[in-house]
Amino acid sequence: MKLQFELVKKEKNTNARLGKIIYNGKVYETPMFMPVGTQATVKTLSPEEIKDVKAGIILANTYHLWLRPGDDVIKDAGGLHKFMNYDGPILTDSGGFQVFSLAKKKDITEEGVHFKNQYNGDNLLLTPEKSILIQENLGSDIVMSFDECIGYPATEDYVRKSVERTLRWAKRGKDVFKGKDQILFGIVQGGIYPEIRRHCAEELVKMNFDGYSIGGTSVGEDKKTQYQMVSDSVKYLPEDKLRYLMGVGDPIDLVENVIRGIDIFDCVSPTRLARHGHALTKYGKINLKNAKYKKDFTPISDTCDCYACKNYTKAYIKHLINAEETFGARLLSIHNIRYLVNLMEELRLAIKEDRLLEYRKEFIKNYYGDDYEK
RNA sequence: GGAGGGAUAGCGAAGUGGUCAAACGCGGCAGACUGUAAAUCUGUUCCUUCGGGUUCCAUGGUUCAAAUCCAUGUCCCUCCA
Repeated sequence: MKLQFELVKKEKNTNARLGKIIYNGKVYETPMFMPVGTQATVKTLSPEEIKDVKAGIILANTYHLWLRPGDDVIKDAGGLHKFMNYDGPILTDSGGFQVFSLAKKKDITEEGVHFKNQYNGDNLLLTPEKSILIQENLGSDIVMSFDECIGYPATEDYVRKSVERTLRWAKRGKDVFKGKDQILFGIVQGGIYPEIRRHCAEELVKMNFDGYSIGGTSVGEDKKTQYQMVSDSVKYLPEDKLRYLMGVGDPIDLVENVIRGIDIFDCVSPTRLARHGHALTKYGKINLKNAKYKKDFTPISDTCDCYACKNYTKAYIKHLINAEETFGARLLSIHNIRYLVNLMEELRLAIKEDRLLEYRKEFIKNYYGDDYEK
């Protein structure tokens, strides 16, 4: 059965929404944060730990799984859920981000994107149709259209041409998408140009996707610009469909973009920051590598209910990170994902109570102290 | 007792007359990270009142100039007895 979305409530003072995703007999509330598991694993966490931190949907990546182990392997395994032993919803990115992140190693044509296989040097061509086919083989629940994630800055002329192509790609992908037990999202691009974003959104809506993503943000632009890009995209999207802001996960960005009407987010930052020794807290990001935590025998957060905070001290986790013990990265990944999932819980509560703007003010005061520049 | 080899910054280790306050690695101290080519990358790491000052086991010497050459001493390692 396909994943379903229902809009539950709109916040009184902002564009924020409360919704629910129904999947496999379970209900997941939105707005929601989705941890990233590019290679069919949320780095360092077991599926049980993903559930323990109360994460719902997780991401996997078309490009990376296509190259290794191969979508045929995962298809033969019975699909991603079985392969990685995760029975929650899975969203797959189309490979569109790799068009951006592997910029030096690709060549974009109308047909698709030429890459070089990083493992054996083979020439690869990823097309919109191929991306959909791979995602069908992977058996994810939410499928992304193949797009070009445009970097920043980019000229208006380039963005316009790229978006037209991304729209053609979206149509091509949709035409081959079978839609059996899967739903398909279109991706709004358009760089920093409001009219192009509008055009892209409107054209995608005409194609009637199951949900809409906003792409091309958090690629180097400042925060104010990012929020504007989101606003310039969201307002043309239908209210009864999921809205996914791709790749965004800085805590303040989650708050600001929930306010602008986003339902789901994903980001590598909680797990990457964890592996690099950082912990997210109500009072800002802390670097456990810093000498001042050497004898700090208190948990990362007194109020956090995660496994790391309930059982371990900063000093211990610092020691593990310094000693390059993998358990440290695991504990911090658990904590950081739990922090973002919990932030979303708080945001949902604030939406229910129509006090999101007050929540935002309080969040900024705690997270940034007096340093935050509006 | 004899014969060799060695001692360089917190550690390991280059350097063997000037371009050496001394490569590089580790460790230390910081910073970055937003649809993961990222358990990665960057900066910094003798002292300084930023003019400069004091270094390469110790002392003495050669030289315009010494971590680098010579002498003596101290300590360490290897082999032979």
